[in-house]
Amino acid sequence: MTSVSAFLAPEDLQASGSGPLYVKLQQALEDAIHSGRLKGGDALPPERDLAEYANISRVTVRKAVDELVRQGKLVRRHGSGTFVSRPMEKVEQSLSRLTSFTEDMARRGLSTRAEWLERGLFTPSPDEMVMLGLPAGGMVARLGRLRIADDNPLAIERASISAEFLPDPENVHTSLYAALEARNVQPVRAIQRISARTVREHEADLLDVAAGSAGLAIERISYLSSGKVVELTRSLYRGDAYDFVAELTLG
Amino acid sequence: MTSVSAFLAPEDLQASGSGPLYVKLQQALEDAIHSGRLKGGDALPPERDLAEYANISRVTVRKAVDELVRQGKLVRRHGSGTFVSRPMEKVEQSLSRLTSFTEDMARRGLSTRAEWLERGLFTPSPDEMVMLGLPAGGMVARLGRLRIADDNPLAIERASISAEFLPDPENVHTSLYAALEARNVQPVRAIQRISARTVREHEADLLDVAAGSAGLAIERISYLSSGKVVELTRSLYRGDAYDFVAELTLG
DNA sequence: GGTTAATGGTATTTTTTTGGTATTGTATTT
DNA sequence: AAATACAATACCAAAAAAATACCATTAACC
Repeated sequence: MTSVSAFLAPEDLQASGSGPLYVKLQQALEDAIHSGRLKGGDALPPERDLAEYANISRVTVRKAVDELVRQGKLVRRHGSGTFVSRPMEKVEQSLSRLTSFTEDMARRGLSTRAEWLERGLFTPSPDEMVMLGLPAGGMVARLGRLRIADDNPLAIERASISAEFLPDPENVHTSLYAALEARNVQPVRAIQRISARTVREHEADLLDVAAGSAGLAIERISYLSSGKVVELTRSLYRGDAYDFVAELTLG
Repeated sequence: MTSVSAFLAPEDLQASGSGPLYVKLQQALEDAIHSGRLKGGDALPPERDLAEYANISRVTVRKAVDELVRQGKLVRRHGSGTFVSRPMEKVEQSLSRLTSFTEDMARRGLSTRAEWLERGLFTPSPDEMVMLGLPAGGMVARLGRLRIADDNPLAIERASISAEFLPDPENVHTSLYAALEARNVQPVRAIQRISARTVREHEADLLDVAAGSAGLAIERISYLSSGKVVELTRSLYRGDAYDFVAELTLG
């Protein structure tokens, strides 16, 4: 929403004769935020646009914005823009579709990034050999990532894939599913197991929470139509920041 | 379908003056995908063709495509082309079978019983008034139970139902759904929200775990076909004793 | 099997947009 | 008249956007 008139009416500024211009603009902006016309994460129009629209100078606009930045209601980014602050909210993921984390977050307008914890080919653990049904001597590709949404660490995700399906894990840069699809590997069935457990110490470090706090553990196994196991992914989400939503249609 | 003009109209790009070029192209491509002009598996025209057609540089085209790849909507293959992903959505799923606690436990071969914690008509809390959409002066039926499997307390379950649908909670002895069905109240849709949180002290007592340990919190809201809210149920499962399993069918 | 054309991948540079700041003018208050 | 708050102008710096030029991989063709 970059158009000024979309959330600012002219009468908001010229009405009620007395009082400094910057105070009126400040109140108008506060009102737009509280009423929801400007939501968390939205970009404010450029200062120059605001100034032109309100027929006041840019410095006056800045003084109004300054105060709201001081109050923490707006955030400035040099060269980029000014944005409405967004308190850390719980994000949700729908169970009824198996989509990639990134796609899911993007749909909610959250910027996400990931830091690699582990990426490469390894000798499988006994656990992986059984779950993935690996042949003797087979290798396993491991992709460990720390998922970050809006600068808040949100989840630790560890995926194991048989090297048969992903011989070049180093080349996975974005979505695991995209990488698999590029190799024509398309799972058709998946089972998710959701449970709660306490966060261990080294995990707490990564997630920026206290050790022992509650985390949502999700284990997913996906299968090809042939029945072969493609992927085993174990994720641990921050309990205070993540909701899993399932929508059911009953008989 | 490799011809650009087949799915991209020139006005899609030059219209609506403001905004970066790459965003416009991105939206145009998204639109083409969602509208079905580009189907899953289709090859996108080469980046150079797109650039020439839109009169923008190839890097700008790439930036638009980059974002869609990041969202998982497109897949790149070096030296080959860029393709529309076959989305892994369209999930028909068997989540409904997960809703019945008793059935779920029976499948695991566990005998279950319940102890009543609370059962009766009450003046609704503000929370309940909002979630259930109660009329002014309306009452609410509350059913609080401690679920026990094989002599181990497993979950605390608290249900709130508008008295309109359940005026006689004292007569509920087994399943809530059976009681509702007996009154011809049949929810057709439900939303479950699953999260993890620490167990509070009075809850820990009931569940026979240490206070502060991890619990699986499930909130379920079910609706009639009319959209009316029937039931709001909040459950807290012992994190160490319960898994929530969902099976998904893709494609 | 090598050649080659077509495709995506990347590094570098230039231009445009955006917030940041110093200076000056103007009205209000003291 | 001095001091203060307010507002306008002009210029600076950072970031994003866009363009250019060149590299790497694939696949088709001979």
